[in-house]
Amino acid sequence: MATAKIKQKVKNNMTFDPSSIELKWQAKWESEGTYQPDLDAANGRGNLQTGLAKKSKSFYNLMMFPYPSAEGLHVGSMYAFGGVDVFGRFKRMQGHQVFEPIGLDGFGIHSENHAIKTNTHPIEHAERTQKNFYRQLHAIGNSYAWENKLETYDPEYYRWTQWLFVQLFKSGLAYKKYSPVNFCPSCKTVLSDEQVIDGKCERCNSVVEKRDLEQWFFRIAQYAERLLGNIEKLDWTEKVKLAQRNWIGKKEGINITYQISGIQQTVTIFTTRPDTNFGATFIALAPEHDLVTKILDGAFTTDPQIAKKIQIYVEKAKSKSEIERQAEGKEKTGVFTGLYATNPLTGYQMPVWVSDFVLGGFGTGALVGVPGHDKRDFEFATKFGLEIIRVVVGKDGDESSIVKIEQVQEEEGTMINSGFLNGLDIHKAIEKIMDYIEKEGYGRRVVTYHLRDWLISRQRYWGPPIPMIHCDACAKRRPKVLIIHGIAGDSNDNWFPWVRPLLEAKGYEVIIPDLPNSQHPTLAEWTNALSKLGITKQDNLSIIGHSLGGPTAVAFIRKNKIPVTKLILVAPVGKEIGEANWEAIPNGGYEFVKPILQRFSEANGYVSEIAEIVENTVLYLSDDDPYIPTTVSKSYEALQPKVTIFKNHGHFNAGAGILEFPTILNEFPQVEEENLGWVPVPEKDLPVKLPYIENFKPLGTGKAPLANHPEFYETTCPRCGGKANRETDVSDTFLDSSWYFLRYLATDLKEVAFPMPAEKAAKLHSATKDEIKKAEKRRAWLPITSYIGGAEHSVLHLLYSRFITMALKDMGYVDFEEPFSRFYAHGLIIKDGAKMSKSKGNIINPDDYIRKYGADALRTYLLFLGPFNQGGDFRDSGIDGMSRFLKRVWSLLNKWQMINDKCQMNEERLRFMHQTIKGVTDDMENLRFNTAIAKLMTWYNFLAKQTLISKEEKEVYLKMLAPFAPHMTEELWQQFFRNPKSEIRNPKFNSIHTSEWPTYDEKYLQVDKVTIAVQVNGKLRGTLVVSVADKDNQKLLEELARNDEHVAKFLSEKVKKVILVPGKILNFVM
RNA sequence: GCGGGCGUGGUGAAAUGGUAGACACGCAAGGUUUAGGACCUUGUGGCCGUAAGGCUGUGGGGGUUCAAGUCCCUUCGCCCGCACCA
Repeated sequence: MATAKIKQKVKNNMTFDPSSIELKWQAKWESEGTYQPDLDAANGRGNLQTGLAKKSKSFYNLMMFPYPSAEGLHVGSMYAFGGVDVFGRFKRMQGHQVFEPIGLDGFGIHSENHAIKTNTHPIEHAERTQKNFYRQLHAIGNSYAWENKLETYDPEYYRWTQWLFVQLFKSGLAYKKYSPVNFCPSCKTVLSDEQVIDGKCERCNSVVEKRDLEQWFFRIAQYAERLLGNIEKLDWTEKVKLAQRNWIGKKEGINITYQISGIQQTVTIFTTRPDTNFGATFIALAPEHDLVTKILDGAFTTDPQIAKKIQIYVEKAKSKSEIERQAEGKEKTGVFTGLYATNPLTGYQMPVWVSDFVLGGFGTGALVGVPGHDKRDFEFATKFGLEIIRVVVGKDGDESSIVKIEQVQEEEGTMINSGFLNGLDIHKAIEKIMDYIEKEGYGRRVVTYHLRDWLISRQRYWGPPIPMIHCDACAKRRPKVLIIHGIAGDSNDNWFPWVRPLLEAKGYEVIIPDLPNSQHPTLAEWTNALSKLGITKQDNLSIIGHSLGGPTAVAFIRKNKIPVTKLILVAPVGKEIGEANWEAIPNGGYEFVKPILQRFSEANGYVSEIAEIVENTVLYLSDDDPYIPTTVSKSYEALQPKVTIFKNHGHFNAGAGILEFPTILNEFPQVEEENLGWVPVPEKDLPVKLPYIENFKPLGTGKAPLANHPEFYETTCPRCGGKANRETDVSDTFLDSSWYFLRYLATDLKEVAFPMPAEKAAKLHSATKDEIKKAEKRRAWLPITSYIGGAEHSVLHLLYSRFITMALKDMGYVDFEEPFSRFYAHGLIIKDGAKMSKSKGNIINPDDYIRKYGADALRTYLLFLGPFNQGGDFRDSGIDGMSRFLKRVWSLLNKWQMINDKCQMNEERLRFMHQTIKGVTDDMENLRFNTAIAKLMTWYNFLAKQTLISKEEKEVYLKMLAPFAPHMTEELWQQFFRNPKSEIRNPKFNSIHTSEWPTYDEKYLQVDKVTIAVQVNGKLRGTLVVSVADKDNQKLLEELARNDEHVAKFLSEKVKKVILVPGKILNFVM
């Protein structure tokens, strides 16, 4: 009896009980800051290739942050996060400084819909889910830098989301415009093109409608070419790169303009196949096409019967949703307009039709029909009895006229019936006809993209209010550009006459005064003259000051206290003038200029006074300016200017041959008519807080819930102080997540958005010196070293993030174009062969499994399922097995009596260990977690057979298992490899997770015997075990093989040849 | 329709062109235990055979090669992305 009790006691002691140790270590790691890197001590940029050679490199290990749903953390997220964490832990043990942050993407329609469904207010919903998510995220034992967590709905976060919006607006990348947009009748909001899947809402699956609404857009389409070009350079999952390429959808073709017969009107179409133009027999217009509108407006006389028909058709088409238009599928419909267009190549009179199979949003919204070589055109032509002409002969050699759809020839081929193109293959024909069309002036080569501008506004409640204010009074004023000339100058000098019409074309009002007494001016005289121009504080003013116009601008701004959006100083006079080359000055030189400069030098003292009201300063200098040295930038330091030094631009004047100055135009974005009157909320007033309102539910009227709250939207214009209204739409969730990876690095910096150059941070409203310093230092963590997430974000999140980063690069906030050097798409966890969903009732709650098996078993099990990019099917029996494995490891390494310093490892054991180190390290590096675990299991099976286990084996084993099972290995590590006394000497906690990853030694990998497979005609007939020295000895091996009975049986006299693969195969060929 | 990926035991899966099925799950037999979602041993692709061993085998067909799960062609099936994109 007594023995049984003792046995029981020993057993209990040895049983692995996860729940008792997991919380303990999680708390310890957090209190010790085990996973909290010193962000200000970044040590060079991380790189996946550095490995062990370069230690302590900062490694930004990013995973896609989750949106917190009511159901709690999905086991699929746990899988993804677990894999990323294992990689991060591995990198940390390899000596990297790993930064692994986490947060919640809790703003947006998805979270709001959850709240509506559960009948809770989104704010309460967020509070509840946040608590639950953070609890779960702790429970899985990932090595998060908890101090840097963030939530997108936190005002401290969305303050900067709004700031980002304002920056885009100021750079001309945001505009508000009426256009046909996707509207989800169930979510009661607009959606971006990317959020419409098969004509249905990505979130709720409702059929999406088209509505004409005024919406905010970001000019992502302007970045199409760069977004496309950079894809080449990215170390990303190929699949995702392809999805992005397809989404950007670059197409090279030609716009051809056709004359409409009998009236003064043309129609332009886009085509990628101009080679088939000799076979063009009709034109089809989208119902939205301008020409159709003109017909309906009665712009030219048409048969009233026809006009009526068109009207009915167009109205019907517009009322159809995208999906209905597609559902009607192949059955083409259309109405003839009564008009004909002339094909300039053939003189053919092509009837002009209206049809809804033509997409308004693609190309020019019109197409030229070539029914012989496009199936859709063929269907249309046969339905309405239009002529079909063959112009290409394909591989099949069929030259007959095309009467069946199977004959429609869309592929490679040779031209016929096409005049000067006859006999050419289609590619050569395309080039030739394009050259011809351009030469004759019928058209021009163009590039089109599928990518549309990013629709950013949402008529919902749960998002960051768009930080814009609309002022009716300001809407009546155009932004002004005041150009101030220099000494002896006037409004017709230099490049001023050149730039005036160009700026006007961009929508600016340009003022170039002729200043008095320009040969011998005084500062006061000029400042007074400018003050009489009637420019007020309400004007959205930019100033270009050339030469002496520079200090004049400063004095003018100071005197009138007029806020300036952009101050562009071109070779401005400053204090540093003494270093100039005075010999070069004509008309008496220095003696003439000196008194004038003295009179203007007063303005030098004003520079710092105007810094507050000048938003942006740009300084253009030239390396060969005879009067203004490049050191003049010191005079304007207080304005934190962006300095550009040109080559050979002299004094930027006519004398230096500068009569045109294109660079300066880049400083002035096109003024959107719709944007007039929109004033961004000043930085100091951010965030525009989302107020708590009772009725937060979407209205469905095309307006957001905040539009019912005058106490929110009624405000004053920041520019003119008059009555104005706030924008009541909120921004798209994807804006929140398009920059979160930047914010993680600055969650403790209240007044700085993210790491950025010191001069940029200094421009922020009230950043402290310390924050500016940190912002500058932390840039070393960027761009992200490794990003791992779901492939479902291939086009949405990843494309938007790339765009935002590119825009920030152009604004000078970051110094890289691509945020994610490497992106890896993990697989999905399914259950019983199907995606987990609430409706199927097959949702796995990680909590249950952590409670039952522990986080270690769940983590390891999920990663053992299969390759990390493939995901897997979750099965209870599988996790059972993993739990048993960990328990076996636990009891093996927990047996005190087996751990022995004196245990001598023989060659075999050393080889096994070093081989495992090699294999596991390699697998980890390539995210092959399943095979890494398998190798650890194999080694366990080997160790379990030994009577004693060496300390080294245990240490190495625990270390390699540590990324997978962090709690259990920490417990064993602390038990065995930590002298209890050492705690007194060294109070520092030495976690296994900051210990060094084991390395292997080649010398232990050497084997003395190899097994060689003996084949006869490629079939295995036996094996030979020989010493390594003999692995190349074909003669010996052949002899040994022939002496093997089994092998000999299969060998005849006529062996043709024998192939030896040293160390592997000996193959007899007969 | 276009583009991409994948098809290997009862299951999840391994395999730089070189001994297919490592490692697990499951199952079977045996042992151990008061009991066990525990532990240990052995076996486990299929067919034939008591066994030794043989034949066969990576969706189907063909090819390249001394040698193919792996490379090429073709075909079938499944999954994902895009889609009346001119």
